[in-house]
Order: sequence, then C-alpha cells, then structure tokens
Amino acid sequence: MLDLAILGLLQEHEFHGYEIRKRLRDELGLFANISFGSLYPALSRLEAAGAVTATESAGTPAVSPIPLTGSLGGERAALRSRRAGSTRGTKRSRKVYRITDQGRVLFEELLAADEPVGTDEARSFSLRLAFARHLAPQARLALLERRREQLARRLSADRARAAAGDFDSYTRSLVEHSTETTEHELSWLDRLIETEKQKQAAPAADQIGARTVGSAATPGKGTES
Amino acid sequence: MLDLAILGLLQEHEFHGYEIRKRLRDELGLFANISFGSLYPALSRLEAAGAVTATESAGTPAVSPIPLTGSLGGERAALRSRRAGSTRGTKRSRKVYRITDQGRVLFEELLAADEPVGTDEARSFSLRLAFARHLAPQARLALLERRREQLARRLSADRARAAAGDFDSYTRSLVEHSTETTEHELSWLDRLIETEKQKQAAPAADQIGARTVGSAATPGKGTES
DNA sequence: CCCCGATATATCAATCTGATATATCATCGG
DNA sequence: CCGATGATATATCAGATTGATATATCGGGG
Repeated sequence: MLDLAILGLLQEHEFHGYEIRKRLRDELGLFANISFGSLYPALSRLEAAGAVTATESAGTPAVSPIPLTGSLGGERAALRSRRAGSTRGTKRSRKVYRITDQGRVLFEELLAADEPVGTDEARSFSLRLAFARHLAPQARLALLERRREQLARRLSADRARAAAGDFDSYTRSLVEHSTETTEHELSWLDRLIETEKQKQAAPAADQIGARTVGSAATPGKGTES
Repeated sequence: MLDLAILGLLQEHEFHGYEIRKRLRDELGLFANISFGSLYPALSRLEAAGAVTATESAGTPAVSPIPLTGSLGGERAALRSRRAGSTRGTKRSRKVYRITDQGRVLFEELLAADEPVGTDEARSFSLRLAFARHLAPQARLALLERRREQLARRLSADRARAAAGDFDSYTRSLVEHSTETTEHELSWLDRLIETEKQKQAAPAADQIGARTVGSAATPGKGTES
C-alpha cells in the first residue's frame, strides 16, 4: 500500500521521508497521518529492493514552502556528508529519495495489479485512481470496473443484511446508510466509467503517447514481465 | 477493536470462535473477513484478562443452522471432554466463550470511551453505534457528536484540498466524491442526533431502565446474566 | 536564555491480515 | 465402500501498520 503511494509521489519529484509524509497527508488525504513506523521501514524496503536510491543531503533550503511544480532537475549537489562545513541553511541532514528505473517498473506492476494493494479495498482503489493518469486507458477502465464489481458485491451484502432485519434502530440506520453510500459511490463510478469510455471512443489525438501501463497494445518493449 | 466486537456479541449469547467470525461477517458486515490470526489471539487476550471464560465443549448439534433468536439459555450440558463417548453429533471439540462480569465492565468502558477503539475511526464509530443500545442516552448522544466533529474536520480538509486544486481529473473527481460522501454522512448523522434529542426530551416512560452505560443515574445491579 | 514547536529520522510493542497447517465431519459421485 | 471436496474448527507465522517514544537540530517568543 504505502509502497505504491511513495513510488507514485516520487514519480515526478524527489523527496525526503518527512516531506513524503506531509504530501501524502495534505494532498491525497488518503493517509490521515502515516506513522513513521511504517514510512521509514517502507523506504528502507524500497531501497533494499532497488526501487529507490537514498542520498544523504545537507539540504538546499527554501525548498520547504511547497514549490510543487518546481523544476530542480538534477541538483544532488549537496552530500556534504553529515556535519561537514554546514554552508548555513543546513536544516538537518536528510535522506532524499529518488525513484529508479526498477522502481518505475515496480510502480507500474503495483498500479496495474488485479488484487488490492494492502488491506483496504477502498483505499487501494482511491490510491490507484489518484495515479490513474499513469495507466493505459484500457487498464484504467479495468480498474474502474474491478471497483464496480466490489461495490456491487457489497451492495448485495448490505441489502441481504437489510432484508434479514432483526436489528435495533441504530443498527438498522447504520445498514441503511451504508446501503445508500454504496449506491452513491456506484453511481459515481458509473459516471466515471461512462466518461472514460467516451474518452476512449473519441480519437482525442493529443497525448496518446503519454507514459502508460498495462496495455497489451503498448508499442515496443512491453516491459511488464 | 476486535475486543469490543467480541464482547458485544457475547453480551446476549455464548459462542465459539468460528461462529463469532461468522456472526461478525454476516450480521454487522463491519468485518468483511476477520482473520483467525486476529480472532483467536483476541479471544486468548480476553480470556487472560478475565473478560471471558472458555469452556471446552463437545458441542450440542443442531445449533449450526443459525437459530439467531433462539433461546438455548443455560445449556452447557455438553463438556464430555474431547473424544469421550461421542454421543453422535459431536461435530468437533469447540471452545465456547462466555462473557464474565469483568468482561461486561470492560465492554462498557470500551463502548463509552472517548478515543476511537482501534485504528479506523469510521469502523470504530459504526461498531459503537451497533451497540449503542447498551449506552445511556447521554453517552449515546456524546458518541454521535464526537463522530460529528470528526466528519466536520474531514469536510474542511476535503474542501481545503478541493480549493487547492492542482489535480488531474481523476484525483479531482476523487476529492469531489469524498466531499459529497462526507456531506451525506454528516446530514445522516444530524438526523440521528435530532431523533436522539427528541427521544430524550420526550419522557417515553417505557424501557428507561434498560441496560445502560456511562450514566451516573443507572439504577442498581442490572445483571441480566 | 530557555522552552516550545517544527523538522527529521529511527525503533518498539501491540495488533491485524493473509497464508498455512492440522483435524474432524458430511455429502456426493463412482 | 472409497475418495474428493468443502464446511467446520483451532492454531501459528511472517509481514505490515499504528501509536508511542527517543533522539537531535533549528527558529522564534517570552
């Protein structure tokens, strides 16, 4: 779960641990407050797997106030070890993580996989949808429809429970609300699917060659072994 | 989390592990599929804490097909040890769990506590609401209003995210849907709160002495064991 | 000057999931 | 009668996550 989120964040930018946490919290909102006890082990995991590289940095100040679309392409000029000269502005030695080619492959696998990544189906879907722009139109549609099936299953389960109906008023209200929420999400998803199909039916012409994943029709390589 | 769910189930019935799992899955629906790796340790935990007692049973057949509202009050007549005579119908030696007075106290504490029980706020609230009938009207209202505050916080966070708006269409749709869902739940909660307040304003006269928790006004004993 | 809050990394116990192992019993087909 | 399958039933393990705690640096307010 976290692995996918981290790799997704690192797609277009390099970050250090503490800031990854902030981004995940403030931007996506999917992870209310990731624990450092999961974040740092996840980063170690990814580093051990060769998906990211860590660079000890004495940290280029003025980056903190959220530049977002900033360029800062290849400047790994820091690396004064720790506690070297301290050019002033050395907030504190940080580990800056950058995604590798291997990491991009892993990202694509995690993103396009059939099974939910991690323990929570809803979270898994939301996370993947947040990165859906990295998926091939085909895989994107598949993602939406897998989620649709999940919700349909949940809806029948909810309805079955509602029909059984040996509940007190609180539990009944809970089941009813759950049913409504599922219906609401289902209709939202249907709209998304409809939009997606129209988008694919139309030639659209622009940005077809964008970085995509999971389509058997991808030209050349097809690295997703 | 699981502790509260188990104790809640055992309030009005005794069960063995496997069936607790089924009940939690089929009735509440809050736990899609509890792992045995959490269920059995939880039962051991509760037993060690003196909240439940375990009785090795050779198991009274014909209980399996979901009697639900069945009486079967005090028949712990089994207990032929394991593999004794086997009166036929001895499914398999099971451990039947029964809640203790200490367990009821623990249940009330967990149910009325301010902090979410376990890791998931939504789940924690749903679980507590499902057992809200065991709460004093006062504590019940407090539960609803604590949840209301959570949702209000989430709503502002969602709106802040939506306002920032540097998203692609998928993420934007996600944020919008999340906002709508939160609003929907908020209005549901407001209705619940309103109903609850009216219920408390009206004398109602009947079932005031029901088992309640967290009210300093609860009358004596109340042991319906 | 000192404490506080933000930044930054790290580790620990407790818990939960998913997988796996073991064993009994019922049912259905051959 | 036998074997496969699936439901019942308990147990344990590795891996992931949370919440708490520890450590350390830095800027600002009182």
